[in-house]
Amino acid sequence: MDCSSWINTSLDLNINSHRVYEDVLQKKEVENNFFSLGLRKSSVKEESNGALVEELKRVSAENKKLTEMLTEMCENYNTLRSNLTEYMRNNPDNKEVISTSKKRKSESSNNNSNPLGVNGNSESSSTDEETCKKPREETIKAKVSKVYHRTEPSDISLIVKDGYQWRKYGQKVTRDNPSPRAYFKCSFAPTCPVKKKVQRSVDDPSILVATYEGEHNHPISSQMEATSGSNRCMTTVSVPCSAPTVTLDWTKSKSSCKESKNMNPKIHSPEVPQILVEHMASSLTNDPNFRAALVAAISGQMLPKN
DNA sequence: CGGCTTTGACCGGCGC
DNA sequence: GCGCCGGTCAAAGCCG
Repeated sequence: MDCSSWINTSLDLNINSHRVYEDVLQKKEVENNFFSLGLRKSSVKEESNGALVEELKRVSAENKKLTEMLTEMCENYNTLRSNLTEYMRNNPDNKEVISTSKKRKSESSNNNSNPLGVNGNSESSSTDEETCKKPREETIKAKVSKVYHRTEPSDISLIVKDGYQWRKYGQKVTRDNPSPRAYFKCSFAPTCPVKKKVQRSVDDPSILVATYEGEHNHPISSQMEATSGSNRCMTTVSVPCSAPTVTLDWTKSKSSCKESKNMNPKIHSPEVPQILVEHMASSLTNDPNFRAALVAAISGQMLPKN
């Protein structure tokens, strides 16, 4: 995975595009010169050329903005990555398998040390201390992942649409969070072992934190439902059991690049496994659709609209 | 009537 | 051993 590769590609694209338009501009200038030398240009042609030049200037400015955006994105990525690297250096042994039975202990200790407690991080993040103390490999091998749903503040339901069919089997108010936690089992397939816990974030009640345990042994029941939540923005961070939980608040990502420095990715847990970020970046980098969309977006900004 | 939700009871792990 | 706590069970109620 190499962020710079696609960034470079994009930049190359920009540069090339610049060149294309500069070529066009030069041709026009040559053409103008030719006309000015030999023939009298018509005023109509002058106007259209002037308009083209203006358009070129505008497009160049937009292109410059896009370039800056890309640069800033890359900078943000590098910052995140350096933080990760630093974290990984400080916490080299962070591959421990968590145990649900140790959760409580972890939570109570985390509540003291990390009053933020957003999204119940304490559930999936284990302190270095405890991971060193009590490794229990045989406990939960099931994949644990978290999904963050941004909901309307008025939406008090604990329903997270993820495309699967769930049956609620319990609800509990936990100690560290005044909002109740709902327990779901996958009811699409009787043999599906997946469980889900849904609870509102302590810090931001508009965010639903869904914790998935296990993996579905059946196809998604409704792919459409997964993306149909109009008022919800879902971010999935698939965490291999013990990895610290990350919240990437993409709901703000559509904002301008100026905001992107303030915009998160909101990392509720200060530590993010590098491999996770790399995986995410790799997914984007290798996704031809993403590239195509990026190229389309850039070229759509640059090409003159008819 | 079947499936789902609600909710109090129960169970087991953990700390003291 | 006891109390606390999270997780689960299961009866009752609701709804289409």
